[in-house]
Amino acid sequence: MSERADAARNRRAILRAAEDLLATHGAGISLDQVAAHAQVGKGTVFRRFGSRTGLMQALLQERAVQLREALESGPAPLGPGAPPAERIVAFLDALSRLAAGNLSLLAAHERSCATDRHADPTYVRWHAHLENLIAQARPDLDAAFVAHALLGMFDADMVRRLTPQEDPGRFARSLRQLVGELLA
Amino acid sequence: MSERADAARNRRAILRAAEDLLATHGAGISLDQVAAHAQVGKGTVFRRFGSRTGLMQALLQERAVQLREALESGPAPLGPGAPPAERIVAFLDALSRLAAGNLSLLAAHERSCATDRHADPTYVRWHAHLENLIAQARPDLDAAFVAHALLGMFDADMVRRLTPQEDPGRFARSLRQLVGELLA
DNA sequence: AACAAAGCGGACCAATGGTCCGGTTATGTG
DNA sequence: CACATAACCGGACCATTGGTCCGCTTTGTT
Repeated sequence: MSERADAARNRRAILRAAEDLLATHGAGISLDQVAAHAQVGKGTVFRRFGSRTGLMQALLQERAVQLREALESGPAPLGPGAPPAERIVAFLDALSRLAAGNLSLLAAHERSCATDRHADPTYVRWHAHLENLIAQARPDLDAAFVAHALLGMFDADMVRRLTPQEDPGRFARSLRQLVGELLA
Repeated sequence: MSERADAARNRRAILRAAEDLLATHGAGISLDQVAAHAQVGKGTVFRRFGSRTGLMQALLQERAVQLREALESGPAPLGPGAPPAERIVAFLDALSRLAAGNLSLLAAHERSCATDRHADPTYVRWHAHLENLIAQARPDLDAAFVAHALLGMFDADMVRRLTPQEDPGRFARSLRQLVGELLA
C-alpha cells in the first residue's frame, strides 16, 4: 500500500489550492495560504511535499507530464522520428506554449528553486532532451551549453518581458529565429 | 553637502563587510551579519542602502564601474572603434572574467533581485550595450531578445556549472562559439 | 473489534528583511 | 567658540514565513 486514501485526497486538494492561488494571487503565495485554501493543516503540506520547493516541483511535473509523454512516444516532430532540427523547434514551441500558460507557476518555481535550480527533475529532463538533439544536429557545438542557454530563456520574467501585449507571438518567434541561426 | 563624513565612512564599511562575507560565507549572508561585521547597527545598513536588493546592486555597480568606463571610452575592441562583432566578443569575455571572479556576489545579487531582476541598473546598462551592438552586427535578428539570451548565461549557477575545475575556460569558450554562430 | 501504522492539525520555533524612535554627532553659522 | 539643527546612529522591535513537533485521529488490516 503506497498512500492512504485521506493522504491522497489531501495531496490533490493541496495541488489544486496551490494552482488556484497561483492563478489568482501570483507567485508570492505562502504555504500558510495554500494550506488554508486547501482546508488542511500546514503540517500536512510539508508532510506531503517536504518543502515549498517540493510542492512547486510537483506542480510543475504535473503540468509537464503530457509534454513528457509526447516527447518520449508521441508523433513526430515532437516525438521520435523527425530530424533533430525539427524536433528542437517543436520542443521549444511546446515549451513556449507551456510557459505562456503557466507564468505564475514558473515564477514561483524559480523562486523556490533559487538555490540550484538545475537540480529540478523537470529541468534536468528538458535539458537532457535538448542536449541530445543539439548534439545530433550540430556535433561541433557545446550541446550542454547551448541547451542551458535556450532553456534559460524560459525564465518567467524573461518570457513576460518578451511577450508584449500587442505581439504575443514575439517570444516564440524570436526563439525560433535564434535556433534557426544556431542550426544553420 | 551630500553625505556626512560618518555616513560615508559607514557606507564604505558596510560595502567592505559585505564583500568579505560574500567571499568567506557565500551568497546566503544575512543583513544582520553584514551589520555586525561592519560594526554598525542594522538600521544603518537599511538607511544607506534601502534594502538587501539595494546593497547588492550597489556592490555590483562598484565591481562593474571599471568595465563601464572601458565600454564607454576605453580602447577598442572593448571601447568604441572596433566593428560590432568584435566588440560583442570583447564585452562578453570581460563579463566572463568579471563573473568568474565574483560568483558569490552574482548569486546573492540574483537572489535579492529575484523579482524583476531586469530592472537592475547594471543589467539594464549591459543589456542596452549588447542590444545596440547586436542590432548593428545583425539587423535582421531580434536584438533585445538575443541580448537577453546572452546575458542570461551569466546566472551564477550557470557559470559555476559550466566552469568545471579541469577546464576553467569552457564557459568563455563556449560562449564565444555560440556568439560566433549568431554573427556568422 | 482491536491494533498498529500512517496521517493530521496547528501551536510553536528560528531566521530574516525591514521599521522606529530616543539619543548622538557632525556641520556651518553667528 | 558656542550653539542650533538636521542628519545620523543603534538596536530593540515587528511581521512574515519556511519548517518542526507531538498529542490526537483516521485508516485499513487481521
